[in-house]
Amino acid sequence: MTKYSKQTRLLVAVDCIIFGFDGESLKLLLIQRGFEPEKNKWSLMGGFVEPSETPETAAARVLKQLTGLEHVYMEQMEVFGEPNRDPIERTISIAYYALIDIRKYKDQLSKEYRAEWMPLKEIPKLIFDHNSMVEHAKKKLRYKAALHPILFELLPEKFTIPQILTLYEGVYDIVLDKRNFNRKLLSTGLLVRQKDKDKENSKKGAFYYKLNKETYKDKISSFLNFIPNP
Amino acid sequence: MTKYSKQTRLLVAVDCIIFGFDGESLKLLLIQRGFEPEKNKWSLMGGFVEPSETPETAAARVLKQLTGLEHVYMEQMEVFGEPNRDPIERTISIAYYALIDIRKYKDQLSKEYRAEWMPLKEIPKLIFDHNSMVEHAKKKLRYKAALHPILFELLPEKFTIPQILTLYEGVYDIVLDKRNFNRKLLSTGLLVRQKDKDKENSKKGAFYYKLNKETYKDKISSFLNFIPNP
DNA sequence: ATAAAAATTGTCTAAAAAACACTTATTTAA
DNA sequence: TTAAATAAGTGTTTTTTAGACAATTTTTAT
Repeated sequence: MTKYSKQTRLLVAVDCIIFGFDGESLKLLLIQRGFEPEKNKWSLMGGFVEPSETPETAAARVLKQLTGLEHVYMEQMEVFGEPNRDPIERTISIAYYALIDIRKYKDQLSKEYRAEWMPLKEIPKLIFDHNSMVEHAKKKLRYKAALHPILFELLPEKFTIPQILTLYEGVYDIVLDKRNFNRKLLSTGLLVRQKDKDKENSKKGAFYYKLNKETYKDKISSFLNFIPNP
Repeated sequence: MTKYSKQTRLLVAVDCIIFGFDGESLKLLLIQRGFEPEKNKWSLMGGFVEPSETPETAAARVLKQLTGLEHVYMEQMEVFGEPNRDPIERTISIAYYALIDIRKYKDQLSKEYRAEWMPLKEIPKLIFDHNSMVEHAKKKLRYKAALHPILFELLPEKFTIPQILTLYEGVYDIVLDKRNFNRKLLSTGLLVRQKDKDKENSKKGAFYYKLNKETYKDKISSFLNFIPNP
């Protein structure tokens, strides 16, 4: 029956690096742990993989507990498995990153947890190897977004081109030429211009766009080269 | 002390998708299991992560047991965690892929295991979800090699340009224009022409090249676009 | 009416990719 | 020795894409 009886079983966790955008800057959703060990320390949201769950399911559950969100863009990133990464007991952690439009769920953040959006540029010291996870996630996000249109997952359903520009500039910490960016973006065929404008951020107002979901599904896995020399 | 006492521990394994090239076609290193369960079935090489090991260490150990090889190009791919993927007992598997020059190690394959190089186009039914792992690895290899010069890991120290061309054509199952490919390859500055020629494959003979290790380290993570519309 | 602020639009230049075919070196067979 | 066969090696033109660069439009506030 149990053919693997001599093997050691290990704790398996998931940790979620949750990126959010509020129209101005990129942020990470962090929690202040309300319990020992490492009480009051800042941390990524995580949890253990339960017997009936896939790691993906576990990550989705963890995300839902914290944010109330389901069906969010989430991708498996990397396994962190240093034997001593968790000082309490050896735990292998599968890291996921998620992309969220902050405004859409501002009031849904579970009050059970002390969760907070923190600017990506001001991340505090986190527990265990979580800072390293965040660095890896930033790198992976930059890599992926340079080639695939995933950053739209951070925006509301209707968005403007200046908003996307700000987002890309934030993710890569660069300044882009808006004329060239505009042309490149529209040439993908991903965007559909709406008739109304966003008048909140300028006098003239900027046209809203929506994603063309058909084209989006096709192009999510093709190479689009949004960023020069990524 | 044990703060996580209520959590379930799981078996954690590594499985290696080992790609090899012999100058003609891409192959995978598979083993025929010599023990139950699934005795005599074809399988990837795998093993359990031991208490003192990182998953990377475990994957390297497994690779060494099978091939005698160390310091091989190996990359973490993806976690496979379906609760029922292993019918004996729940096991989470971290999949790695490795790239090897077949000829270099032809005679080193451990006789302890019944290992065999099988053409990538004729992979038999494998145990568990190993066929799915292979598919994911093929996809990942294609993705990565389209942008980064990793396929050199499949070639001997000295190689010819026609050999590389064959390799790329094999990986992507396409025909490339040798003039354009040649120019693109040489323009990377990755190759150093040797004075001698390989006279085995043609009358005229093809110049040997070696990797410029300095340039290689710099460019392994930059985007090179070897393949049109990958 | 005018100034201010941000959105929108277009052209020209440079670089990279793609299409395309002939020449060279060598061996082998007539 | 000469000719045929084989694969390696090399250049040019065209097309496409990326990059640099500035003026105009729309609306609100003074």
